[in-house]
Amino acid sequence: MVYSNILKNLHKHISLTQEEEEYFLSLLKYQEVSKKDVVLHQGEVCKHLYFVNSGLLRAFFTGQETKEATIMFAMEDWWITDMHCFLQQSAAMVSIQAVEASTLLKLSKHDLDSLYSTVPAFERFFRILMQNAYVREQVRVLENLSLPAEVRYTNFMKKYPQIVQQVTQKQIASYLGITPEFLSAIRATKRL
Amino acid sequence: MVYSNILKNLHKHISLTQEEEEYFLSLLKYQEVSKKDVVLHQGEVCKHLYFVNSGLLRAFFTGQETKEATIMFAMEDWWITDMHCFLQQSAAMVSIQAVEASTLLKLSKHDLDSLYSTVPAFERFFRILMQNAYVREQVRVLENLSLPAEVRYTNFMKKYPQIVQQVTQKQIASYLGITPEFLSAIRATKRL
DNA sequence: ATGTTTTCTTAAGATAGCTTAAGATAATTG
DNA sequence: CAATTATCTTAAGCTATCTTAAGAAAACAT
Repeated sequence: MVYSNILKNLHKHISLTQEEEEYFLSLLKYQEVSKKDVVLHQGEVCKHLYFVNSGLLRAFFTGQETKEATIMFAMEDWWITDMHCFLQQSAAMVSIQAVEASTLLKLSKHDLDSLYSTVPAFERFFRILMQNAYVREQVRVLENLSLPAEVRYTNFMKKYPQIVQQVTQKQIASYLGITPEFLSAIRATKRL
Repeated sequence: MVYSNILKNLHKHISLTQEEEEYFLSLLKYQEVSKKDVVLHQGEVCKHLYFVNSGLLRAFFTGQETKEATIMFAMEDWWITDMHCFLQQSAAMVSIQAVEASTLLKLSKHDLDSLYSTVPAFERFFRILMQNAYVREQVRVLENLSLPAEVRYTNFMKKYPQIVQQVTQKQIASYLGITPEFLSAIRATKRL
């Protein structure tokens, strides 16, 4: 059933009573998206936190001159949103798009808040989620500041081998902060 | 008294009973550090989460060839640690050093865990703390990927005007991911 | 299937940011 | 306060990464 993945995800960190579980599930909305569908457009208010039930999403920023920067990938079993703008219910800094056909479960800010007050275990659950997200970003900042592009690419492949198979090199390049041409050159040297 | 800052910090997000508050305070250790003292050495196990009661700390990574990357600054009223290594109780990826004479309140992983189980409100408190930290890092990644050094410097000055006064340009440069020479050049153009 | 669009590769020329080095300021130490 | 050490600035030459462009390969659409 549609909820088995998200329940398994919850149970990694917290356990719930039958009622609590049902209340949580009642707040979720289910959404199917096709490849390339945009679930959040940069500039529009970010209303939901998304759980990726299946498929793969990508958050990216588009600046002047259409240079895209990929902020994050979210594969099956990950959570994704523009966290800043979701929390403030303000205009999104990034767009979120389906890399491939995906199924999502989404939660509004309002419903998340009532979840916190009704079922305190969710404070713990999201504390751990935020903690992991913070650690990931902190390590990413460290790598971006201290490692050359080639090593960052190697690390990325080690960390997310599945993602490498599913996304274009253009997208990987924009995640690493380099151009697709330069990524191509890096790959060419590794092939020798 | 030594605890007024940290209590004010807590009360921004949660309220506690007298007993809970006392229990929390009983877990804290107080530490005074002089300018340049290192409270956490890269490679050594990261045992504490630090609250900056007064002063200013800096977390930095030292790679090969002594290039330093500043991962974060933590001024008065901020929390800082090598979060990944604190949570895993593993070897720190970064060092944490006092930029100026500072007073700290620190909490061990063990005590934080017992705090979570004894006083659930702390799940909420740290959920919010982690959330804010995650958002800050995500925005930083976005800026690093999409903005030129000059704009990043301007943004940094706007966001942390106090820090700019207290740290060297070398440290700001290593936070922005550029050399001190290049930062100096950027500043020169703004002076015209 | 065939044509159309996007992606990937390659390569040449351009540039942001790096390295080195040396002098000028400022901060620290004895 | 003189001496030492660290920081900041300036400038020249250098390198990693970018830009542009054009062909090859793959993906997508009709």
